[in-house]
Amino acid sequence: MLDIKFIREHPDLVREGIQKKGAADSVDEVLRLDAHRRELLQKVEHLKSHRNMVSEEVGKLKRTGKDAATVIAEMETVKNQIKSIDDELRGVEETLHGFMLTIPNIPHPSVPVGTKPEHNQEVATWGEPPVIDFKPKPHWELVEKLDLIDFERGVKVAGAGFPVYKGQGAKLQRALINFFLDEGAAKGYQEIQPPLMVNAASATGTGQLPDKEDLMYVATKDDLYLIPTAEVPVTNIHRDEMFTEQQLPVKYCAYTPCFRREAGSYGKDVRGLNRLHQFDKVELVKYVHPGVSYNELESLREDAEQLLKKLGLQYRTLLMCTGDMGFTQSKKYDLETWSIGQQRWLEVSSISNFEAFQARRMNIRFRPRGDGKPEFVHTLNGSGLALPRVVATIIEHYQTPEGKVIVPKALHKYTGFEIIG
RNA sequence: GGAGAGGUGGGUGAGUGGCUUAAACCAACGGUUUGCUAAACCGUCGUACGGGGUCAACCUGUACCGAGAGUUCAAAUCUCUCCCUCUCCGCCA
Repeated sequence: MLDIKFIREHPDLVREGIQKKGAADSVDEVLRLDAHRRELLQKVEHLKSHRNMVSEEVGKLKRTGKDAATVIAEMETVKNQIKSIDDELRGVEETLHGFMLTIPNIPHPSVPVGTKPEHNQEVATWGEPPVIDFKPKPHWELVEKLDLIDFERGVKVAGAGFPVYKGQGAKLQRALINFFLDEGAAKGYQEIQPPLMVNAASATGTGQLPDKEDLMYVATKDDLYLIPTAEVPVTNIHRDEMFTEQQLPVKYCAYTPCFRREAGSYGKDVRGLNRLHQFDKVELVKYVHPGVSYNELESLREDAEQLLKKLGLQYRTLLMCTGDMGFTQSKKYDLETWSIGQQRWLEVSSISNFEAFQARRMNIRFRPRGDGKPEFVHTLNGSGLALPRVVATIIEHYQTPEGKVIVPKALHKYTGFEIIG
């Protein structure tokens, strides 16, 4: 949610931002409702002020034993007026709030404007594809042959998109989780194990509700949502809280499974590990001072890139264009690894600055040093990293002509084996 | 699932109809003292949304004591509904 004052004072900037994102523009409705709201507010507050004065007088009269009946009778109309204006005001505020929730976060000036993949800017590349003299296989062939993942039995147990990891496959997965968490801890992120289901208030805070409910699995009997990412529970940890300035930045890392309905996906996108309904991810979350959030975004990006470097995986970093950004983000990078078996880039991390957009929804503030008023923090998050595509890339990148897989050195102490197969 | 207790400011926690913009303490902030740190002492210290303004470090209005509705001239305080938390019992990894 944006600041209503900001919209009021800079409607054109907001319109421009909405347009860049290609979202629906409800600035006019917001401005109209906001004006109406303030008009009613002034009226009713004036009446209430009058009521308070009279009430005080009544108290005095009664204490001195005098009759207050006439004054009380006069208040009858005031009382009714207040009630009717208050009712109208509530209606206006509800409508206004509804429109406010539809206005997306506006993009940072450094974000390229566009709607197509070619409008994304490549800002960093690292590594090279492995030099091999055989035709590389896609990971779904390798994992089946090596008996690392059983997709078919996953279908039987739950459905498509719910793989069963087995033996060295399961161990590789666990090794990556531990590796990511340890690396995060070394960078000052406190490890968190959050709830895997959240209530509606939390899902609204990070922006999944009200309009992205279809992305999530819902436990309707209990009004709970399976988390689509650890971002949801971890960012909501501090909902309705106030930090001191010296507490910032607060940095968390959390491993969780993630659950996504992914309705409408098809084709090569869903082949193998490319897109799943349940997958594992380690998420990095920061709450920071607004003045440094873009520096923190860069360091978050470096923290995520570092993981790929240590695994020896080729990657590129894209600064996502306005059209490819989500509703809540003001700037976003994607990290993609090169899948040698599929000859395509796979997104393994998404790193975003939300500025105060989520914090305002969640009411997360800090009290500045000195006697300043509370301000909203800026929130950021980034995957560090999403497992399935990293697993896919590792298996393809480090495959041998015999169809085995060499485990990256950084993982040896976690797997306990150096070769798969 | 059954029974009971409770939800107050950054935190702990008083307050059972008008004098509560909410005692007290802690934290925070400013100052005094000090070689430095600490301690002690003095002072300041709610938030949100409006209005006015030499637009700021100023003045002013309203609301807010879990949420909503009601009673009343007046509600943290009385009534009702809902939500949540805790304790005990039952069940259980």
